[in-house]
Amino acid sequence: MPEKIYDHNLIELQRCEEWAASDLYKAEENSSKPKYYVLEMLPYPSGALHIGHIRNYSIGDALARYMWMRGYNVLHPMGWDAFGLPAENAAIKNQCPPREWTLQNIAKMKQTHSRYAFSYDWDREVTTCEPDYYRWNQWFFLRMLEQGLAYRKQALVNWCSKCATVLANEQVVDGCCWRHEDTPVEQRALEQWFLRTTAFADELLNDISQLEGNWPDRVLTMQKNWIGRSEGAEVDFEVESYGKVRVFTTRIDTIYGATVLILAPEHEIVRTLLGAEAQAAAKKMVDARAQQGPGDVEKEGFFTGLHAVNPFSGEKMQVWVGNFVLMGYGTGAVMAVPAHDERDFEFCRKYKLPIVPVIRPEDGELPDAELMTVASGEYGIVESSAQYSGMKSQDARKAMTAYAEAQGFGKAAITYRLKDWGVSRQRYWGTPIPVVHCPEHGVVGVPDDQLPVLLPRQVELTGQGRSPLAAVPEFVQTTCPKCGGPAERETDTMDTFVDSSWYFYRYCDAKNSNAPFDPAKIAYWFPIDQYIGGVEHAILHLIYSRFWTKMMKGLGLTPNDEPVKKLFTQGMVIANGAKMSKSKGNVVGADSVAERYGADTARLFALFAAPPEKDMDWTDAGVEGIYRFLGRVYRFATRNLPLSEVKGDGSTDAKVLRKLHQTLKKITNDFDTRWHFNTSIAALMELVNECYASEAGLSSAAMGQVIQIITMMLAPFAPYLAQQLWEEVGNTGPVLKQPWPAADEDLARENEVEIVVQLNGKVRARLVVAAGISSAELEAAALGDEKVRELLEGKTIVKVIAVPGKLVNLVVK
RNA sequence: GCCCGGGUGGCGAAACUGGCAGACGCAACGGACUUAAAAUCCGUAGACCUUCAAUGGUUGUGCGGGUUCAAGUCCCGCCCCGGGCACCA
Repeated sequence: MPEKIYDHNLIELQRCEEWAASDLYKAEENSSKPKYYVLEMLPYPSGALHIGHIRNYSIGDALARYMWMRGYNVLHPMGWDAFGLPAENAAIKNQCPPREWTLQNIAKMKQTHSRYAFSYDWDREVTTCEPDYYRWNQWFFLRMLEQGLAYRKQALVNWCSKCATVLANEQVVDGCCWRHEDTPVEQRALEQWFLRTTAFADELLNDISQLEGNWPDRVLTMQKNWIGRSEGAEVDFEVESYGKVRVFTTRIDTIYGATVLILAPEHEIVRTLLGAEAQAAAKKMVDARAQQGPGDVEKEGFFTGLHAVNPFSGEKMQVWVGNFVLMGYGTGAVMAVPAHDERDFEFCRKYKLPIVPVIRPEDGELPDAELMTVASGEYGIVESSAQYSGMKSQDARKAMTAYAEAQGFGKAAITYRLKDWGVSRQRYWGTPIPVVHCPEHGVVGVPDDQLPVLLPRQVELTGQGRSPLAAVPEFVQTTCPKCGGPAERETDTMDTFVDSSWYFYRYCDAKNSNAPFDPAKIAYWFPIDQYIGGVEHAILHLIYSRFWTKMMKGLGLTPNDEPVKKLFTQGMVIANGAKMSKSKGNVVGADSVAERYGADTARLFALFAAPPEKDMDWTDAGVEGIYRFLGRVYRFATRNLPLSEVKGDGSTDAKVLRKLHQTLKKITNDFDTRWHFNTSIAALMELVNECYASEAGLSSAAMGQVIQIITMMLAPFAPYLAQQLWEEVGNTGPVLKQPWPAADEDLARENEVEIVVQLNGKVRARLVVAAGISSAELEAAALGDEKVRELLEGKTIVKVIAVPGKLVNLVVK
């Protein structure tokens, strides 16, 4: 029974081919087993997997394999988020058509996937850039169009005057075009498509309660903030020679302190009522906002020359335009209450506009406008406010809102920070929006039976001009589905977040050519039991996905409110101390690691180096350590096979089996509760260390049990080695389909425990006692111990704390 | 500015419910094997002090207080690092 040297190529390469050709990982339809849907976020096919991907997939794969062994019908699919800008950019650079570039990348990455033996059911693969997928994007879009959930409106886009094209947000670098660093982007208004996410704002917010406990709190908090519901009132201010201007405020109780009406630079009044000079100034503000990144921006504004009337006080107030007033929130106009709002205060002080305090603290005086250095935003008692004076803020809010409503110049209102989802992209590599513009009938949806609207293959991509599709006459020129007359196709394509908003439904029925999926299949597989991905998708992808599910529920396609039952967000991978990035050139590729150390080592290290939710540092030395560990396991097993040749006298059986079953208990618990696989693997290492130390005394029977259970415990983490050992022992078939072993409590039980004896909290002695004795017995044992008696000489015991299994603390004087 | 995380040896980390701080791994050092090296196996190891030595002692989880028989863990006040949001009226 000579030991065998661990050679990852020998163990992995052939098996990799076998598994790729097998149907080992197929999910069953119509199974009697309980289902488990585990999902990792689908990658963008950039061309190569790196260790960040490997970490993500190793977590999901370990879980999938564990659940298989627990007897579940596991659905574990994978696909490609294949539309998007990089393909288009690559095309412009290398003259390679986006589709070709993308499919080549997918082929390469799929090969790496199979090298790593991730347990995906590739029969369900989804590639979002293929017509059999994106036609359903179009189908959904048409449903939303019918329901008024998809609509068009004017919206601003980033525009580079040199490229004469629309830029995506990620193509804007420091406020300038990514290809013309000296050319600041401008904002241009274009007619664009939107999805009415705000129609579900309340549901998206309220249903967060269904996710609590199963999604990370910080993700839920981020989503709540993103939705940003706030309650207040809308109030009309009469503006001379214009009419009513509506504002939204959460502090109607301060309205007697409103001294200025401030409009967003995009406000209608600016366009319709003001002169060229004012319009130019407003335009400058809009462009400046696009160019400035986040950070403190100096407040700017100008007087419009117009005046408004405060509907409560009847006071005349100036109307200004301010760069800090957002058109996209509320009504695009605010009543400025400088005494009680920090931003208004800053603005009014800068432009020497009046400041009128109207709220005093419950136990204080009304602040003096002359002496104020900061606004006070607190609630308090309303003063200088006619009949409302003396009321508490909260009561005044109600009373004033009611009055405004009764008088017909206002009402209670709720505003969200969440905006409708702009899905138009003036890009080529995305799903064509399936509508036609007819001179007669306006916007007409393409009939379902004409889907998909195919993305033309032959398109010249220059990065210049309007949407690339607009330059393809065969695409643009069509007929109106209603009247048959000449018409033009929409040339915008969809945001790629559309693709990823529902791809996980398609996995359940990936080949359906009559519908996006069969609702019966969804009803079986959904919700996703465990979704795993990067926290960077905490907001957009996960809100859009939730929105999509709610929209689908409205269509009767799914019974669920929420698509994802449990969410896990894993940490980033740092490579040898530095954040991995292409520009730094320190991206650790999955292929090279597999070649050098094998997939098992890479996977195990990805799980060992840190708990999965935290950032981890990938170090070459650390990987070596894992490789050594796998070698230790393999050598130990092989030199003790066949078991018939193991001649140990059994003297260490109890000790090793105790450790074995304790380890099994721990790992089972880690899977079922906290996923700290780093400690699971550390426990396996401890076990193997114990095996080495006690090897000679192990009987053949115990050895068999040890090797068998170690093999099973390794199976979710290191599938190649586990299968190899499984077969070396003499078993056949996949270890993956073996039942997960149950820990034997009797064998795991410690019969003796070491107890520390403390004097005033300091460890002074140790004693070994039988496990499970009561605290009274423990106390007696400690006081009876010779060393303890020595230590106690001349001292008085004040108090004794005895904690069974842990310690005895003697408080002495 | 606001909201989350986090700060433990030379390094990655562990300590799950307040109960022996540093499991496990990396790097380091010592030994065995070897002609030698690699590989492998065994061992040492927070810091400081004391002892020929076994050992014994002090100190130690970002800083300062507090609660407790007992604090990395709980409470109060700060400092630093990372992430998210950022004029949301």
